[in-house]
Amino acid sequence: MLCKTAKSSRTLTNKRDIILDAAATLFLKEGYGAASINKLITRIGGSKATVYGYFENKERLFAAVVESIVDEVPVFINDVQLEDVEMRDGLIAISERLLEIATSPRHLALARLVIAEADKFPEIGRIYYERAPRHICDVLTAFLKEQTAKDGIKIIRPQELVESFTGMVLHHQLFRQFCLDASPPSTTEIRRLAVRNANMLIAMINTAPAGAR
Amino acid sequence: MLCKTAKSSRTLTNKRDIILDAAATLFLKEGYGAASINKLITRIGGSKATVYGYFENKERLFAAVVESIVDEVPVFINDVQLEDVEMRDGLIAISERLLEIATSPRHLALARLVIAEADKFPEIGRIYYERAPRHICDVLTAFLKEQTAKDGIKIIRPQELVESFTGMVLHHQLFRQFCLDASPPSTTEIRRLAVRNANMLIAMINTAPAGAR
DNA sequence: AACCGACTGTAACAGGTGGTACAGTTTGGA
DNA sequence: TCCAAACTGTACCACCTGTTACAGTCGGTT
Repeated sequence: MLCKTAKSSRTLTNKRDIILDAAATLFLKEGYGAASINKLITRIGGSKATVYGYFENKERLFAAVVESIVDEVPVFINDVQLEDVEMRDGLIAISERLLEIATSPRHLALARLVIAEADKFPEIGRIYYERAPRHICDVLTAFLKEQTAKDGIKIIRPQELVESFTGMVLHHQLFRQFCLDASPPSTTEIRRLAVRNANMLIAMINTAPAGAR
Repeated sequence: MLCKTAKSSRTLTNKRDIILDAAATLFLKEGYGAASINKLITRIGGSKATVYGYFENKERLFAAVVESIVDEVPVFINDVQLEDVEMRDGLIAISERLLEIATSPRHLALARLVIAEADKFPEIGRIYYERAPRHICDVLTAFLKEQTAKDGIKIIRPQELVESFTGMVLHHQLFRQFCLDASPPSTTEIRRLAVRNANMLIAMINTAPAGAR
């Protein structure tokens, strides 16, 4: 299950976490520029001085927020069960997870935020890239290599293949949500998309014309 | 060829166009929030009153800018030659164009801008979606239907297939540029990617397991 | 010469920004 | 009971925002 916040399951007591949590909500909703420290403290009460006691800058606070959210991704991806699993089922399972997290309002808003600000804060772009898309591709690549090795198939440029795969799973769905404020796909729709895309990838691997594997 | 601005080939004389052009540069570079009318007029000289004579709002100016840039997309896509062309060559040609425009700094910055602001200005998101990704998918779908009809192949859900295709062509490349400020691919790299992806699509169509065509 | 429309420069408006300073209050532990 | 640390409220700083108003200045057409 995807929960709204990493820590929303129990009430936050630590002041730093309260600030971080509220700042996350605010930044995700309004973007970096429009979110202000004043708005932040009117939401949680207390004073600016407290905020600046924990975070030296608006920028640092922002970085801490992004990092805390993006860290949910590897956690969520890593606990998908991949042992003693057929290739097709594994691909489906990973695709489902990928779709679920990437299309969730929270992580969609994070992507929006990172894309918008990565040119001003390169650090944030790097952290996001490595822990979200890169990490997912690495997991997929490892799984794919392991599975194809069983059958004695060797894929050329497996990493590139996997990048194409995640693109075909996510790309248009994300743009529809970004641009049209479309709803995230339902669980059954996610299932359908995952199966479809897994089938297509397998078709590509088995056919393998020039350069495809 | 991709030129930097729609009108940069000849010097702009019309004041409205000068404002629009400078505003485009400014918004693309700084984003909606950080771009200000003051910055705009210090770049082009003149006075705020002139700007507000042509555009009633910052928001309207922004919309006009986005619309003027996004309109370059269909123009650029539509003039790819698709008559008396093999399927593979057609797919390659379209993919090349798609990659060229979508990864160009100008249109990458536009995408960044639209993604960042679409939730605050839904109109802009809609216009972008229809004239860029939607239009490209429509062109591709039409071409694919026409080509497969020749061979008596019937693709199920061709639109969805095409959306997957554009995703596999673009997605990861765009995220690399968004997050890591990576350079756009070179012409030869674009060629390689286009060929590879066209081959993969054809492989998918020819294999066609459950749901793939 | 007279006129007009397009343009400019400057100033003002109310309101918001990130960030700091400081005096005062609450809290929890010894 | 005392103390220190954490927190709060308020006021302040310099600066920037979008937007309007207004008086003035050009270039070109009748």
